[in-house]
Amino acid sequence: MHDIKAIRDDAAAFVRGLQRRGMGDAQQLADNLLKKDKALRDLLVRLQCEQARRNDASKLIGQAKAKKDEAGAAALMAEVAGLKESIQQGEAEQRELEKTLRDALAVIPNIPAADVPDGADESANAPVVSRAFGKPPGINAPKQHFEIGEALGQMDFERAAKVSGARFVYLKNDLAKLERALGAFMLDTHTGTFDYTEMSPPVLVRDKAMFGTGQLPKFEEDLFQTVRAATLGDIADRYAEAYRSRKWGLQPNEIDDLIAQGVASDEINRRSKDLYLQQTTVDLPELISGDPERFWLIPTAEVSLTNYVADEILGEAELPLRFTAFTPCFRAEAGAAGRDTRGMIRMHQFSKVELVSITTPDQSNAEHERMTDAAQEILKKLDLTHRVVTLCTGDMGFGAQKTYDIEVWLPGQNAYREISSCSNCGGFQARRMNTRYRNAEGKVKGPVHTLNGSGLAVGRTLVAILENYQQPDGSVAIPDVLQSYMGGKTKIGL
RNA sequence: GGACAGGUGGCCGAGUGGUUGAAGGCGCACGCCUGGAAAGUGUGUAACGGUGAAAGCCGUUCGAGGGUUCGAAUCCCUCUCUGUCCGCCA
Repeated sequence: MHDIKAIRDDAAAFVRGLQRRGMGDAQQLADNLLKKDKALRDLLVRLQCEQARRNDASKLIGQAKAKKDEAGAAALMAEVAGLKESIQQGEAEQRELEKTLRDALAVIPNIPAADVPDGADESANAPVVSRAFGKPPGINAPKQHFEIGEALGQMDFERAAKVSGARFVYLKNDLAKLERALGAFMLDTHTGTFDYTEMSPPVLVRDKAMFGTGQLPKFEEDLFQTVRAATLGDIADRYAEAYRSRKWGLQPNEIDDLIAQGVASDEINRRSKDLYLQQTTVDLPELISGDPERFWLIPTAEVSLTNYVADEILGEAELPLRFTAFTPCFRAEAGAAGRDTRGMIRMHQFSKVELVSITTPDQSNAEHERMTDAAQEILKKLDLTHRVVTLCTGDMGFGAQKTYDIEVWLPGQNAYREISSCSNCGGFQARRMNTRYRNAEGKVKGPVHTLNGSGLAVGRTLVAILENYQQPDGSVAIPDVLQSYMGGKTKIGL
């Protein structure tokens, strides 16, 4: 979320930043925002004058009544009555303008940092040569991870499809254990040598949290949503009530008949919805969205860890805060139809160790490098070949001002694939979450800076181990640093 | 899920319609006292927004949103979160 005051102060910088992101209509957008901002401030000047007069007059009424000056009090009351209507109308206008402005700001992405390379897509990403590690190993006729895993009998996509559909997997035996070992190894490294605090956070969150880190309102299609089953029945009841009161759709006796027939509430809901949608613009998602029982499944623990400090004013002395967590993540992958359909690269559910840092603005760049070091340290200890790129302006995520992607070498794919993404979001998320900090003198200084990174994507790390540590006989060697987490085993084999 | 009780400043806590943005305490900051410190003592100590060169002035905010009223922390409605007990349960 951008600060409208910053846009007011330097609209040119705002426009330039968005244009670097490829937004051709940035100037028009800025003009529109500033027009609304001006309208709001003009309104406030008028409204506040009237409010001040009302407050004064009300005090005078109290004094007049105390002095038994009924005539004076009556005159003042008449004046305030006139103001009242104008004030109420002004307040409604204010709410409307503020909402419009906020809605418009909520869907604008962050401005890229100055040292981010310009470009439209990943072809313009810039290698960070100094961070590259290792060389692709020479493996004769390398297999892909799913070939290895299925041959071991420890990776089962077919049964997962039976239970959950596409983009799910069962891991068994040593591969299941390997996932747990990786999570533990990563957490131990981050807490032990990088001073991160281990967390076990919620994986179901409210709208507000998803707004805070920027997944909502713009990227709803990437997410899974849950509603308590009983709530669906309540929603059906609400539909039914709507028909009763508006006399269209199912009639009360029809609904009662359906209930008497034992028709499930969601069936009533479905039938009602069809009728309902023919007659009104209100939609089912809209009804659900108004329901307090709705949750979202986190697409990354960034959401739970970053929003931990939402609506707080932190002391500068307690910063930086560093959190890490090993959680499942859930992504709809709606825009990825046909991509990475085989194997574990792109799943609806995967596990990941996440890193989140909360810092002051002057520390965030250094923290970004440090976080990337922490993520890379895992790959180095696993002796996995990888490289680092700075994402170009066109490839960065919505909330980021600068992002490093870490790409691990996958022999089976003969390619580098993303295994971590470390972003500095500056104050962008902090403004959405309303998280600020206070300096040593106790003065509130403004939004904190937030950073997040994968340290690492555990599923993809498991893939990388299978492909890089595969042996000619079909077994997989276990990296040295993981052996103690695997009961001393040195390989996974038949 | 049921029944109660609550949500007030960095923290605790008073406050049931009128000069209360909010008593009192703790904490914190500065001063006095002291050889130095503790204790004691005095003063100060919210956020956001508008306006202004600034000092300042004004507005909003007592969980959130509506409402009643000339005037709401205080009354009404809806929602939300927390606590306690009961029920259920990993």
